[in-house]
Amino acid sequence: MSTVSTKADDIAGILEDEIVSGAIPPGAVLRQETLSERFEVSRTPVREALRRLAALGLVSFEPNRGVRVRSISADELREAFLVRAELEALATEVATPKMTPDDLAEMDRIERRFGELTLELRDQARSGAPRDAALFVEWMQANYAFHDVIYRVADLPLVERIAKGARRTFIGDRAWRARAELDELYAKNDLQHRAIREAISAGSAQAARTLAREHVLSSNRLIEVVLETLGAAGREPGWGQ
Amino acid sequence: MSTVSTKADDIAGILEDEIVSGAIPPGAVLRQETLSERFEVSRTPVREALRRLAALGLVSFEPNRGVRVRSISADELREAFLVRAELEALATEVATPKMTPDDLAEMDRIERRFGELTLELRDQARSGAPRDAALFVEWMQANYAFHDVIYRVADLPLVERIAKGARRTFIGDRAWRARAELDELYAKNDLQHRAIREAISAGSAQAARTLAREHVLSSNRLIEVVLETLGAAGREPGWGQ
DNA sequence: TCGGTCAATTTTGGATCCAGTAAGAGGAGA
DNA sequence: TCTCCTCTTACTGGATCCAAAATTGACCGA
Repeated sequence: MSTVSTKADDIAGILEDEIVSGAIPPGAVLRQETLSERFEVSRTPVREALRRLAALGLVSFEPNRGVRVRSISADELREAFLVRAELEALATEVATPKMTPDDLAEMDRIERRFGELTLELRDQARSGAPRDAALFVEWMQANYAFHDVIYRVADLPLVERIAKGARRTFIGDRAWRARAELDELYAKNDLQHRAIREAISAGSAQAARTLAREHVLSSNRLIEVVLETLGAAGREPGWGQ
Repeated sequence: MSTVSTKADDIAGILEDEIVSGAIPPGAVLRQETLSERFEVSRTPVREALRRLAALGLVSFEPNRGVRVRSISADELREAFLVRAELEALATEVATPKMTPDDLAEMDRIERRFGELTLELRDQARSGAPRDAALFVEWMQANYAFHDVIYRVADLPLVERIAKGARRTFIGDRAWRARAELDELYAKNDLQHRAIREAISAGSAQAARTLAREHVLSSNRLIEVVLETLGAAGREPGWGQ
């Protein structure tokens, strides 16, 4: 397996991660020259990488002006949740009859870890301690890991790609960390995961489907919280920056 | 409204159309030099265009070897149908309460035209005459137009973009035209359109949703027919061509 | 005849160079 | 002081040039 890759691909991958994680904030202007210096390449591969990001919808091109990291509107965020809900429901339905005992065991393992992290987060929040970013990231990863098992078993690469693309519109964890009232959601998430797992275990594809859909849609309240923080921080620097 | 655009964007758009329509067949190798001669530009914008097509999943890059138009596998085609079914269902559900009398009138108009074209196609097929490509294309466009009304009213740009992306995996109309036994589907399509329209008209979002989903999924038989023809024609030229 | 090695050719990936456009600074006139 | 105009500057889009990788094909030996 040759691990050949072009610089354009490498750069696109790195920038993609940074945009998704929020390290590069929405609205930021990406200068070709700056990037080429940073990655120590010429502007050519940088531009190709930017084209890819544009096709993925992460940045927008303004001819002769530059590229800017797309900021997400309230409507887009809501829509991304809708798409994820439908596709996760589909993936869960398809995955249910294909689950092996090993898969279920893996889900249990991840769920157990997820439950622990959830408790830790709640305790922290209740004690009024400042939120631990590393802990939060770990919690988030465990959350995604749970869903990733389903995607893997469902074996629907297109669905997986689209759903994960919609996932990224969270714009990192900045918004998540912003408000204390999200804590309730931790417990809810945990309970929903268990319900999904049980439905899968029972072999009820339709129930699992419905639960998965509701699981994503129930983030409605979360969406509104996220939107508040986005609204507060959502000013865009002009082109001349 | 300045219609500024970069050559890379223009080229990407043209190539996209040609790949989607099947004018450039799956498996074809795209040479940068050839394309740059054809569009009378240097290889730079060509490469940027190819990067975009790669991000859209239309072509695949092999480092230091070139790009090739991705051919669709049986699994991918099936999956694309699944995705379309879920997202069209969602769009239909969302659109139902937003439909104005004008929108419904437009659906009726399109449906009427679609019904006429359906009859023409059936008559042609029964008379044993060779299939009329232009007529078929028109029928196809009317079919899409019906769904496009729903997308427009639903006002979910992300859903629309993804669903239309999945739509394109049909690889043009070549496969559709291949088999006479598709004729039944014409009538079925027509009936399903009417049912969806009536459910929307009655304001039953859930019924409309279910009908839209089944409408797409019922193409299952079609999928199999398409797969046969793809299987027969699905040989890939090697790199050295 | 078949398989393997090595040079020639093709083609890609990346760097550099040039032209055109947009933003911004500064000056002239009202 | 405000507005308009011009000139400068910075940056993008595209063209050309160069190096590296892959394919081709000839040559050689078994």
